Amino acid sequence: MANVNSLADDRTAVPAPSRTSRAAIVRAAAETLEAEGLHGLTMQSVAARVGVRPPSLYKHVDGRDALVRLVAEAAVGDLIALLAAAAPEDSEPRGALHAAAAALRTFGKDRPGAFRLIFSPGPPSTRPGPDVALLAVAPVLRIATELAGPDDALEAARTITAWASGFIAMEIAGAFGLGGDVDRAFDYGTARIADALSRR
Amino acid sequence: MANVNSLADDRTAVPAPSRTSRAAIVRAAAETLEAEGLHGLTMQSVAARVGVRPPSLYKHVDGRDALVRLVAEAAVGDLIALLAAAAPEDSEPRGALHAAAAALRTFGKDRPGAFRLIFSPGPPSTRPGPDVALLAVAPVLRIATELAGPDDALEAARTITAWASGFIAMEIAGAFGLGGDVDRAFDYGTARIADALSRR
DNA sequence: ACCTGAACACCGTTCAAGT
DNA sequence: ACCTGAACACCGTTCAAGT
Repeated sequence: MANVNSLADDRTAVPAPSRTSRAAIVRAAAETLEAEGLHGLTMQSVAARVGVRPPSLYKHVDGRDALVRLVAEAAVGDLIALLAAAAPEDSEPRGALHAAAAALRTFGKDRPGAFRLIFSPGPPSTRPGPDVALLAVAPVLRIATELAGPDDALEAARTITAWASGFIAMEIAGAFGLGGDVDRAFDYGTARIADALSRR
Repeated sequence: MANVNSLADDRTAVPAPSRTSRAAIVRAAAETLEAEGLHGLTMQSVAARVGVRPPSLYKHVDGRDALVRLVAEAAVGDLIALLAAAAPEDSEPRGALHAAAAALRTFGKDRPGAFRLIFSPGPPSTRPGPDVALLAVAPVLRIATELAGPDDALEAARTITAWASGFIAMEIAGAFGLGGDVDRAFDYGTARIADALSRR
């Protein structure tokens, strides 16, 4: 039978259900980032990947910069989990430093786009909030405190982070083009940094 | 009197003289980079700065990526000069390390856009040629050789470069937001790195 | 409540036409 | 030999109209 209250139905039409979601969009953007680079991470490519038209994305995210920021924050979250797993609270600091550095390096090689988003960020509107970034520092700060003592903990943590992020950024960028064993240079650096920071 | 060979003049019309030059374009692009960021470095903004229309730029440079690369190469050239001046061939290595690190840091703070172009490069088409990048390493390699000895020179040089570039990249990015004395952390890192690499 | 086509501003790049 | 306007493809974003 014909619907007797089609007018009412039209007025109270069931709102169109989402054909995508913020989580799916962020995931698609992260994949596009690694596949095409930050330059190729466009609203159009992401929209095509999740199966909607570009304007629809604006119902879920505030725009491209905001989307890049969400991708960066998700990546920091993943990195925090990796570092926490590699360097548990009660682990011996020298071994923990080695494990955390190796975990960061693996992350950088697996997801160079995400690594760059975290350590070579663009305009402020695309950067993770400071609260998110702070959490990632916790394991390094613990290691630095045990190695260098509380008075130098902050400086030591910054030395570790600067060296590791700088090394991996160079490796990703292909700055180690000519010769040498990159693995050996990384191990050498880890050992020297650990020596240098250890309370004497 | 009327020119009797105006036809010939038209045929052999003096070619339009350049209203700009590659050097002026690269300079304008470098200024735009620092003033507006890499995102704001557009063919339109550069053209306006040198006083021509955007298509005219293509008579002097191959396109935006090529222009970015020229800016990067010019910046590397400037940096090489700064490092060479800060750490002369015959200087004592520990002092030279301190001076070179300080020079790099000053460069990064003065020209963050150029610094990022060198140490956090984008697509290959925008990167300085490897030959240019190699020259910048020379003073660091000399210092590393004297500190760590020839066998570990390459690894030591990579440790120095990774730490310094990572530290300054973080500082430029504002990653040292919360507390602590950044100058002290830099001095601490310099001293610890020098200790760690010194032949024992 | 979300999706869409159309539209606008902006950018990189090409090209025929000017001088 | 260089400069220009016009044009094209592409991108981010807005908005009225659909369901």
